[in-house]
Amino acid sequence: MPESPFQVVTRFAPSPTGELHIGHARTVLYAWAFARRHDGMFQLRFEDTDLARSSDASAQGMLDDLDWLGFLPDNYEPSRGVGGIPRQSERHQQGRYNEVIQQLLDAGEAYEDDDTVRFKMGDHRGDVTFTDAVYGTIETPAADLEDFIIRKGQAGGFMPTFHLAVVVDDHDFGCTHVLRGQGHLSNTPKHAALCDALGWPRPVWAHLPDILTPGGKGKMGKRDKSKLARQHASDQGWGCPDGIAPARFAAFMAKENHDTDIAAALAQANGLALPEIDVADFRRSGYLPAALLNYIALLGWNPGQDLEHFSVDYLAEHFSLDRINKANGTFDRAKLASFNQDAILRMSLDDFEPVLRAHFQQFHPGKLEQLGEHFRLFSDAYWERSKTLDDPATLGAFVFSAPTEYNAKAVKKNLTKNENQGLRVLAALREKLEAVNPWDVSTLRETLEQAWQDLGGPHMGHVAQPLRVALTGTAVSPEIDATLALLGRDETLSRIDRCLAEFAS
RNA sequence: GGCCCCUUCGUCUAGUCUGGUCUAGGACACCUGGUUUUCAUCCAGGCAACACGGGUUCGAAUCCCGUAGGGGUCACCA
Repeated sequence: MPESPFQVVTRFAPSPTGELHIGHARTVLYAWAFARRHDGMFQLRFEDTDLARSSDASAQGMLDDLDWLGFLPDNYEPSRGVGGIPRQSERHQQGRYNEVIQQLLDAGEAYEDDDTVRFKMGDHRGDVTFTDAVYGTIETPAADLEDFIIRKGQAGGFMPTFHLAVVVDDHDFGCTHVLRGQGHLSNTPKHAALCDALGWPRPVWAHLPDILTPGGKGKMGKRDKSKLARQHASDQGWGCPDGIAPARFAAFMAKENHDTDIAAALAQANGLALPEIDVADFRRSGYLPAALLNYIALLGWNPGQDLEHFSVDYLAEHFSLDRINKANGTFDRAKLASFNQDAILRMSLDDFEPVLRAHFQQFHPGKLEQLGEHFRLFSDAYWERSKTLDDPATLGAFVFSAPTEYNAKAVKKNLTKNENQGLRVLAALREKLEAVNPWDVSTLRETLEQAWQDLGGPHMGHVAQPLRVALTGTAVSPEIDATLALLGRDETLSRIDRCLAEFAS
């Protein structure tokens, strides 16, 4: 293998068997940041030695998510797409793993066992010690180390196992630092021994603490989705959703599988919100990559000061292995939401509008169309009221459809109290609004400013609150002038009429 | 169960290596008050932690031992 021009080479090596999840995202972030910090290279490769579970669709999806996060790997060639990324199945076809396995066999470091090949550990090798950049020196006595399979049997197509393939790849691709989940801590003695037997230098290993699921115990993962869906289905007696084979559904309910497509179908059919686990989930929920990354970065690493809000560029300059935490961290959606809102607030409206538009374009195209030229106004109205890019769609639901019911408390407080004071204000307002021209924010504002004084109110709320109830069915909406402008004259007047009729005594 | 790892406010954490400046700091959440046409924003204030038990020491969140709890791992999955 040629000498690498880089002092530091990191890599992200997922198996393409599902979605890119939040734990992956953090590993990528750290591996990327560490490489940047040392002017190194950040590589991607796919570990698809488990042919049955691996898929191209998954590989492509992971690449797309990586792109969204902003971490396209340095070994990516756009013209070749996902096909340009190294994958172990291809390297196997080229014979590289068998070559190494043969070398080990010839050297007496491995032996055939039925139709597999095992690597000798135990007394043959002695105690294995390695130093982890996060967890320190870890010593494993020979007695705890058993011979392990490095080449699977015929049924597996004589594929190398993950243990052999990672070591060979990390060596061949010149990886100097291996950042991965702490689940691999107990595999590392095997990898260290393999390196030693092959006479290859060992990379620096840095194992990352796990991200635990909020409220519960255990790693945050796809099971959280299936668990929630299953529980709701069981509690409310939901049946098999469309498009899912009854047998698979039954197996799912019996906890025999945890397939997320079943969980998703269940959620979709019954209006259940599944927890965000995968990067795509956070994207759909309207989190900004910058905020997600900022939050994730802190879940396991910190700069050692009271500094919490920083960019990936800051990380690229300051990230270090020795400030990675050892203890597992629990994911906190509320804090993520706060970071996201903070990021939104720090954008200018000019920056926010296109970002919100892109989100609506992808996830709420119908609403985007309905908004038409009001989109700018809509963005302005919800810019500082939203924690996510998806919030405007729900918080602003009244913009897209008239209220079907009126909140009782809001009605009492703002319409019927004091002998229908609010309703009387509303009726008077209707006259004034009918004459407003042009129907825009500033004219509406002037009109309403004048109106509350004419109608003897103590302040703007005198007219704003009855209007809010009539227009939204609740006491909450953006600035009242913007609310009216968003709705337009016809819709505003018709909703007022409907409300007056509803509560006419 | 064996082996490995971990343990500061509800959560993320600073502080631990180089004991005293820690009556333990910040952030999110929560509570209170203020600003505001509602909500949100913003501002001010508040609640809240060194897992437990022994040592060592003039002095321990910081060092040592033990206990408890949590996580991981024991595959022809990665």
